[in-house]
Amino acid sequence: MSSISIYIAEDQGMLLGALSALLAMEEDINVVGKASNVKQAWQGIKETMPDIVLTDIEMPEMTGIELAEAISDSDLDCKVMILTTFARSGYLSRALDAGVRGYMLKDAPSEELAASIRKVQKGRKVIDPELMLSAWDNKDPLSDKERSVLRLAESGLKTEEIAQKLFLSPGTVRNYLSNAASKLNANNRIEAARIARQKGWL
Amino acid sequence: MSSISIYIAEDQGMLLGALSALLAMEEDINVVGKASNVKQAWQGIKETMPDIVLTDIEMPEMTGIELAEAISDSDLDCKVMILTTFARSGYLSRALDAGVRGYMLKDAPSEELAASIRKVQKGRKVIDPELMLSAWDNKDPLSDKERSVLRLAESGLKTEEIAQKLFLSPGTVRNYLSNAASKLNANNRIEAARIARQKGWL
DNA sequence: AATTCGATATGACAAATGTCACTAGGTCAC
DNA sequence: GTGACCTAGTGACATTTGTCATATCGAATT
Repeated sequence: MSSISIYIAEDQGMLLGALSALLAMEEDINVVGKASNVKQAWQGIKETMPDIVLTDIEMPEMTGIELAEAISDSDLDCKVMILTTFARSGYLSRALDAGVRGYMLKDAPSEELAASIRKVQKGRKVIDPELMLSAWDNKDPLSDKERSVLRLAESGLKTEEIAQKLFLSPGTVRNYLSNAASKLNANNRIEAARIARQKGWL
Repeated sequence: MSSISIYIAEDQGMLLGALSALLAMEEDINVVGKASNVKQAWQGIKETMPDIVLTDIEMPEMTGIELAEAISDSDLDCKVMILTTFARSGYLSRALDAGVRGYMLKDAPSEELAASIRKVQKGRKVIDPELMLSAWDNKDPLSDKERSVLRLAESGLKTEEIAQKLFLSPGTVRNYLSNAASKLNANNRIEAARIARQKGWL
């Protein structure tokens, strides 16, 4: 009978190893490779041609979503599943655009993982249900500039410094921040940044 | 021959299950229970009396450090090991004060876990080396008030609102924020909060 | 009783931030 | 080529924040 070959990309060494152990216990699943960063994963995937790639999102250098996009752009025939801590609708939207077949949360019980993998292998999609709902009406209202200005404000830079980094006038920066805050119903830049980050828009 | 009994507390379902699988593969280690929150873990530990408790820090309701303190205050004879994402010196100091025997990072390779557990069982301490260094000169300079004020400022509340929540005058709040910022070499409340959080002081 | 100390508060001032109305140039569709 | 729209900028003003010197008051110390 056909066993499912799977490649794992996850930057937390402990989880990477533990997931391998978990999946190794399943008779019909075969872990053919693992990596703790996207670059290495991309190499390994091209070599091993797994049925399924299981990847985290937030990793150093490049994100799992970018990995998914690379795979989708290539002629590789493998299905990507995301496994992440973050229930952020922005992430899910981007992941779906990248042709991802599964989006699961690390909060979910580990028993579901193997089951989800088998579903995806059969061609079905597996999206964490609570996320599916929130992703719908939750589109990012921010413009590119607003996003980048917010990102800098978040780390405590003052208007003047943000302006210099982005080659804008301080007044413009304040306008962007003001706009962003009003779009997000925030009272100031701090709150705006917090909200945006929590939604996965930063 | 004596096998090591171990109890796992970890709120991320996926990691909890995967760690169990990982440790189950070791012949001399026996996972006697697991929980995804501190309260449940505390119950389970009293019943199963494990040799070692392996716990995360950040969990809903109560932290793993509080669990360690509870165990240390009780007459239970079990060794606590912390497994966390965060390389924050503040966490480590508090953990050591609570009598913890091991402090490992989730970034570490999973192969080391079993080895560390055996070391601790033999009475040795296992502290992630890079942390040991940074913990030394990195004591929290903040007062309790400064901490709580910073925590609220971080979420975007304005001075007036913080004052109301803490039953202080707005002027006092500003003094505390100003003090905190100067202690942390920050230019404003946002940067101060960022620094403090990153060090594990919030 | 006198002194020291910490926590809290005030007032005053400078600086940064938030808001808004308005201008100027570019691009794009029609 | 006109109008709609986007990006960027300006100026003015109110509000919020950061800083500092100083005051009060009770608890702890001597």
